Amino acid sequence: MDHKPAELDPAAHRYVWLANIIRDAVKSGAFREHEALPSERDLAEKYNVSRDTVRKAVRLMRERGVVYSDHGRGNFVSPAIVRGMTRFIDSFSEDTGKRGSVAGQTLLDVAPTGASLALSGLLNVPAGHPLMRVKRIRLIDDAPVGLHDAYFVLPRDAVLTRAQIERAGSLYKLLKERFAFTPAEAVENLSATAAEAEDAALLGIKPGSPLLVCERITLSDRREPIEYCVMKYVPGYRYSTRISAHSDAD
Amino acid sequence: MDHKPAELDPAAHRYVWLANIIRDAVKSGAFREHEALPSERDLAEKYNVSRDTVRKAVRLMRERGVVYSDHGRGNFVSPAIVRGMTRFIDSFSEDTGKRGSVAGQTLLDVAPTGASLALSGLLNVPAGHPLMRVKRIRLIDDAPVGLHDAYFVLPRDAVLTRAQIERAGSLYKLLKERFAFTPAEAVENLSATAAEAEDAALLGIKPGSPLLVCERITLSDRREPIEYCVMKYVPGYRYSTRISAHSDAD
DNA sequence: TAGTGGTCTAGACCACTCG
DNA sequence: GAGTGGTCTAGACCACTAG
Repeated sequence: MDHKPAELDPAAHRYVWLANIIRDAVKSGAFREHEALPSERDLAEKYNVSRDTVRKAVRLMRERGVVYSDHGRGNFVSPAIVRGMTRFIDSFSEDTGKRGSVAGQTLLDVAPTGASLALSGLLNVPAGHPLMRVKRIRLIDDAPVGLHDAYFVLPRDAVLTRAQIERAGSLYKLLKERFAFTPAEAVENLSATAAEAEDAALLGIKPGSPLLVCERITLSDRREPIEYCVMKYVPGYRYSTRISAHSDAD
Repeated sequence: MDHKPAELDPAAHRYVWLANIIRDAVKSGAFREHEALPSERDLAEKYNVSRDTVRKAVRLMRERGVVYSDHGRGNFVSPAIVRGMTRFIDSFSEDTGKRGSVAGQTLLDVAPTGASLALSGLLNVPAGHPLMRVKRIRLIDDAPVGLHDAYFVLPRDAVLTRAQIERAGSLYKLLKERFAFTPAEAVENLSATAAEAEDAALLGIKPGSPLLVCERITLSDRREPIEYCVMKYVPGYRYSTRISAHSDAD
């Protein structure tokens, strides 16, 4: 990660800066669970920002699970159980930002290929469109925990050989630099299945063992499909999510 | 659902009202995929609102997956594949708002109980604290697809008998009315497991068959745990999520 | 009634994109 | 350079909560 030294960089957007200040205060234990933050008007005065900027900061912290708001009462510190569950985004960023440099994976296959009929429908490209297939095993403490089978969409006239990939070192850096591979959003679909012979052999488990299956379609910043990936995980592996009930007055 | 007749109620908050107008325009096909919306300044003028209100409406539509924004370029209509994936919230609201009145479930057990050591930790109550256990089978087209085993937190001095519950008809209505049961957020944890004998019998599958396991802790509007639920689903059942990569300048 | 968060306004400037 | 979304300001009023 390209971590800046100063987390409280005042040059950043002021609401992000303020949100980080308060987040760190909460993290350091300056507030008890369910304790009220200073009012938004007080915070605005204290930090010399407008109340609207305070509200943006509060909204950000709410999305991070750090605080919750009660109309007419105040903003309150979420209990640790909720604060700890901000992993809901990590499962994605870990697999996008950090991946490629992740310790704990074995590459099984990296090769250019063409879109099958099924993949062309999922990825919204014509059949035969150039794709890059990446198949690998994910390891935790050197033990296999999951299989990834990914297909990346390449530009129509793209040429990408295995040799180029091996020369580049990191596939994801290569994709980002050459093809502006910029994941912005993803749709995931989870279910359970029984391990087939090949999967079982790779994961070191018995055929028929239960597996957690996670299918993912990744979208670019312009919301075009750029990756389809099937991930199969052994029991014990856990996938966490946080969902909120914002009923938007439909 | 308590659906109001007028979706475009101008008495609602103006940004919600505006968001619904645009959402309906998109739904009706007035825009092509990836087509730009009018600029925020134009929308503000056209609908006689401030630009900030337009921005609130755009943000809401972005969260709904209806549009995406590109700095310096405009706001654009998301492709149908993304718009269709707004199910990410439905999996929750279907199980909270609609549940109890859901066609397709068989109640196995409804009974007051006390918190075990494990449950007391998860639900942040002392051991022995009164809980309500609800165990049931979920059906789709009369075929069993999943098992739910839920524990609800009751007030310290609550007394709730099975007779009361059966008299009330809907358990969830009863919980809401008597104990202000107001789910606001939930943390879910997914994994795979093999069906045990009892589960297999209830679901009509073979022991050892793979099951999708979803554990959930539901939090009230004040972010106190109010429910713990384990759900086990047969293969074929799918759980969908949408995740975004908002990297908040950590 | 006083204090809180939620909405709304009307402006300003910045950061980005594209012809 | 013109146009766009993103941020920020300084106010106003509304809706809700509590003593």
